[in-house]
Parts: sequence; structure tokens; C-alpha cells
Amino acid sequence: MTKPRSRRGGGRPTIADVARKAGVGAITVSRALREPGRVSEDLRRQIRAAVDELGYVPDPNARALASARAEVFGVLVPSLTNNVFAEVVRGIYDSLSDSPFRIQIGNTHYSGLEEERLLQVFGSQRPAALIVAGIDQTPSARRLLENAGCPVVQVMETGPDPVDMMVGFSHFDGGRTAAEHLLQAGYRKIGFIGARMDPRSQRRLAGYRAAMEAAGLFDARLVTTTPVPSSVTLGRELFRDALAKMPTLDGVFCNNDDIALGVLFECHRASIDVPKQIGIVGFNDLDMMQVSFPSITSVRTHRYEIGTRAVAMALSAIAGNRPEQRIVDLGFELMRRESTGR
Amino acid sequence: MTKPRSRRGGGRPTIADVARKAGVGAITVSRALREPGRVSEDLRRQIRAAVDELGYVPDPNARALASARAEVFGVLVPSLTNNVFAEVVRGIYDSLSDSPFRIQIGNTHYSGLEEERLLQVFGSQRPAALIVAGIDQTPSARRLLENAGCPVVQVMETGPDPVDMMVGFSHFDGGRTAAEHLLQAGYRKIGFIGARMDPRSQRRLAGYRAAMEAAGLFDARLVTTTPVPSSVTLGRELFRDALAKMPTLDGVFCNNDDIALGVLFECHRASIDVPKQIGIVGFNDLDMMQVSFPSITSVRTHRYEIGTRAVAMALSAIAGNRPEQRIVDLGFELMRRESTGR
DNA sequence: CATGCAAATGGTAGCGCTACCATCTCGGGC
DNA sequence: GCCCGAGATGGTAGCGCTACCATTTGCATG
Repeated sequence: MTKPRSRRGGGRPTIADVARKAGVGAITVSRALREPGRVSEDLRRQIRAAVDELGYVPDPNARALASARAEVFGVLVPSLTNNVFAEVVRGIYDSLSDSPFRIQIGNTHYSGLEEERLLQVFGSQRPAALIVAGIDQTPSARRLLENAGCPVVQVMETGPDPVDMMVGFSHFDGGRTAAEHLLQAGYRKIGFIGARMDPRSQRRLAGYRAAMEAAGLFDARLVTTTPVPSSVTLGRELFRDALAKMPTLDGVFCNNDDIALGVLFECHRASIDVPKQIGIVGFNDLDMMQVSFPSITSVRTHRYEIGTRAVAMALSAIAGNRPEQRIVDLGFELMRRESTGR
Repeated sequence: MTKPRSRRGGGRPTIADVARKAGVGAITVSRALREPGRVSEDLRRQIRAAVDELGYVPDPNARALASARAEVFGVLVPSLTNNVFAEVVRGIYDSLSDSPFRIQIGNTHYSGLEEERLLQVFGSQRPAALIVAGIDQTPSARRLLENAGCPVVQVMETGPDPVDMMVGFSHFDGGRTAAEHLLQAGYRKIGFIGARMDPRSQRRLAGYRAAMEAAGLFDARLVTTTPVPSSVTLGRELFRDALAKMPTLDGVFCNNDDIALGVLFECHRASIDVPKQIGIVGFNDLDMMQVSFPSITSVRTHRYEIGTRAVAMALSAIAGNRPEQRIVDLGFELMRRESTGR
């Protein structure tokens, strides 16, 4: 009449099995695993031996239920394929790989509503921390973040009013710097070409516009944008549109490097000399920018570092150390190359 | 002397609160949420009203603990930034966005040991399904997959001996097709340039080699590889190496499109005519291949579909329908473009 | 009219872990 | 020698949910 080992669990060893084998209480095993310092050397050794022998792995679900806190970082990004976010995510993964924290990524597809939905889903798990891209949450998404009951890091941008913490840089300044560089290099009819036009792209456009207005050279016809997702192909097409609209164009600030590459290829194809006839500046500084012919000037952003820094801040907040600096500006760097070397 | 609402839980509504409000048993609420068909129309309405009013969201951790099954898809990929895997992951996300399943991605960094470790971690959660890239698991990783107790889909490649299910294509055939195309186009001294050289790259190389040997044109000096991660910059450097080693080179099959782009740029820089002096074939067919100047011939792979198909198979296995076809070959498509149009 | 059976609902007993609160031991201070 | 507090360990009682096994009801069947 022995009770079967377990009604449902797949018969995997539990903390009670380890405790029995090590001759201690279950709670001591739990402590030995989570706060080794609070268990004596002797027992710790016995427990480790029992764990190894049984191949015990704690059940994260039971752990989360009992402690009302899951060892999960929730990460919300607008795109998985955009290299920019992929780099941030990679930074997050690398920083968390030696920690007990798991990572759960949500893809918002650049939609505020989808972001709300995912925040709801993520929140139901009581994550240890949340990392979200951008600062333009809907009011209700913002409320969810404020009530998440865990550290929150907004990444990619800086802004005046963080939910909790922030790591990023000023896209406005990035756009302005790019435009000013073209102006200094002697270009005058400088276009802006942008796809997707999410809030960050909008702010880069605003920075470009500020620089152009300051130089007395802004003209609405210089701006060519589309809500369509960015691609190299699209860069080529938009550049053609821009040129059709404004044949005297002598420079372009591209919303991102894919667009810039598309512009460069179209210049090759149409035998437009870069940088003599057209100067090109990209944004993000992907690897290929330095190899292309001619190499392309771009605004380098520190995407991987944004990820690692965000994790570092969240981790220290979890440990109880609120950071002295809630807003971290990692800046950017203008990489001058052949494409603007007139 | 009223007991406090709860010792730990943040005071969020539980299934018992909903049951009380709706005047039914907790189990009926649980059923109404998971198998609505088994609860009468009337109660379902009452329950839905109570859920909405209280803002009840089920706790996935409690659910996982009680049912010994987490609504999680574990996904293991070797890289997060490599566009190839990002596309697969995007397909997985899109296919799962309307389901209750969450996704947990693990980054193996092309390491079998890391894959084992992540499998151990993922397994401890009792995931609903596992999707892993590649077919070259270590013996112990393979054992973990076999004992995972859930559907397993190996993606990116096909092979003779699936753990459970497989979706992908033959990299060997892809490599052979690329080389044969160059041969047919009249190129003779066709090099292979590859970075990273993971098992899939090795098989593409093997396919290339088979085609070259069949034509009696294989020469070990035609092959230039490195274990270093792939990049456009690296493509340029490897091409220079290849050319230094074999100045009469008249074609290259590049392990991937980044390398191919690097080769193209170096050709521009060194005034090597493409396709007259050198023919170039890439692999994967990223968007930029069709826009570059000249456009680059590439082997198109169906990465997004691999992701969606893997999810579809896993979902149907979860529903109890073992697929008639355990190995799905999605093939590839040679996209002929200017870079091989001699 | 008893019987059987399916459909609808509920009670009980955990799932595997940890928070909370003992209990016990030991050494130092008086 | 006694008291006290710190450190180490353990027992109990859940966390919020669902598997399992009733129980109830309604209705077709013989």
C-alpha cells in the first residue's frame, strides 16, 4: 500500500529527497542553495554531495510560487531582427548568463498596445526586473511599469522622466550631430531619409531639423520618410524619391545604416560620386559601414553597453542599492569616413 | 482577528476571489479559463464578469507547479545577432503571439557545453516544447532532449536521425548548388570563403567540395576559412587572403552574405570587375543582396518559415497529433543575380 | 420505474518550494 | 554558575493553482 512516488511530478528528485539523503531538514537544503553563508561548512558539503548524487535541480516554478518572485528578467523590444535591438539583447544575455536569472523577451512590433499586453503577461509572473525599449509608453503601460513592484530600466534613450531608471543616449543630439557634420563638410542641400519613423527616428529627424534651421537651410522637401519598416532596398527607393523631389540634393543623413547602404548602392548604380556629389551619413555604425566602398560616416551608438549597463543597474537595485544615478547617458560617437570626405 | 489577506502574495486577486465573486467553485473558474467548452454558458458569463471586475490574471507559476507543465517554449539558438537566427526566432514569436505560450530563448554561443547547461536549466521548468538549432548536439545534450518529456523540434537543418521532429534544409545541397552554379556560369578557380565554420558551414563547404571534385577542379588552396565570427569586415580580409594565396581566383562561394558583401566591397576597392573577373555567390539571401551593385547571387533560405513551421509542428504534437512527417525539408532557392552573370 | 450514463460542478489534496517562527546550542559577560 | 544573544537548524503552513475523484442532475434506455 505504498503511496506512489508522486501523482504528477515526473518523479524527479525534490528538495525533500535531497534533505532525506543528506540527513537534514528541507529548509536547510533550501538555504544551502540560496544563502550558503548561513549554513555550516559541514552540512553544505553533505548537501552538495546529495544534490550531485541525485541530480537535483530546483523547480523554478515552485520557487517562484513560494517566494512570490520569479527569477526572470522581462525584456520588451520593438523588433527581434533589427540589429540594434539584437545587440542590446545580446548585452543583456551576456550579463545575465552567470546569474540565476532567466530572460523572457517580448516583441512589441513597435506597438504601444502590444507593449501593454505583454506588460500584463510579464507582470503576472512577478519578474525580478523589467527592461523596456524606449520612453514613449502609453499611459496605461506606464502605470503597469510603475506598479510592477520591481526595478524597471528604460533603454535606448534618455529623457526627463524615468519610470525608474534609464540607460541610453539622446537621439535628438545624434541627429543634430550628423547634420552639423555634413554642414561643416560643406554640404548644403542635405536631405533626411528615414523609414519606420518610430519615436527615436522622429527625434533624430528633429535634431537634423534643428541643425538645418540653425544654418538657415531647412526645407520640408528635403525630408523623405515612410512608416514602412527599414531595409536596404527601401533605402535605395527612398533615395530615388528624394532625388526626384529635389535633384540638387548634395547630402543625406540616413535614419539608419541600412538606409545608408541602400543610398550608397543607388549612387553606384546611377554613377553618382560619393562623396563628391553626395555626402552620406548613417546611424548606428554597423560593422559594414567601415568596409563599404567608400566607407560610410555614421553615428556610432553603444548598443551592447546599453544592455550590459541596464542589467548592472537592475541587479544592483535588486540587491537593494538604488543607484546614485538614475539616468545614464552613454552618448554616441561620430565616425568620420570617406562618404563625407569632400 | 481577521487573518490578513495574504502573508506574501502582493494582494492580487486569486482564483478563489473570482470563484467567490462568481458564486462558483474555484475549479470551475479554472475550467472556464482553460476549457470553456466544459462549463455552461451561464457560469462562463458570470465568471468572465468576475474576472474582468477583479482584473484577475492567472499566476503562471502556480499553474505550472500544479499541472507540472509550464506554458513555455524553450528556444536554443547559437547567436542572437546573426540575422539568420533572428529571423527564425521572429517566426517563432509571430506564430506564438496569440497562444498562451511564453517563449524563453537561450543563447548557446555556438557551444555544445553551453547548450547542455541551458537544456538543464530549461528542462527544470518542464517546458511545453523545445526548439533547438542544429543537429549536432553532444551525446548528453541529446539525452536531455530525449528525456525532456515534451515535443522537440530541431531546426535549420535536416538529418537522418531526429530526436523527435526536424525542420530545415540540406546545407550540403545548398553549398553544392552554389558551386555548381558558378561552374555552369563558366568560373573555374572557385574559392570558398567562410567564417565561424559551425557544423552548418562545414556542410556547405562539403557540398562545395563535392561539386568541385566532381568537376575535377578542387584544390585545397581554394578554401579559406577561420573560426572567427563572421562579419563584413572579415569577408574583406579573408578575400584578400584568398587572393594572395591564389591570384588566379575567378569566383568565390561565400559562406554567408556578410562575407559576400565584404568581398564585393574589396572588389570595388581593388577595381576588380564583378562579375567579369570574379563571380560571387552568397548564402541566405539577405535583403541587401538584391540591392547591391552589382546585385549578388545568393542561396535563399526560408528562415522565417522554419520558425513558423517548427511552432506549428510542436503545437500539433502538444495537441496530441503526432505529425505524419517528422522531417520537413523546406529547401532553398538559388537567386541568380548580376554577380555571377558573366 | 429502476438503471445507466454523460454532462456539469465541486471538494480535497497536493505540486515543490520558502516565509515565518520556533528551538537548540554555544560562548561571553556579569 | 546563570543569563542572554547570536548563529545554526528545523517544523509548519501556506504560495495559487489543478489532477483526481466524487457528487449531482437530467434524460434516454430497457
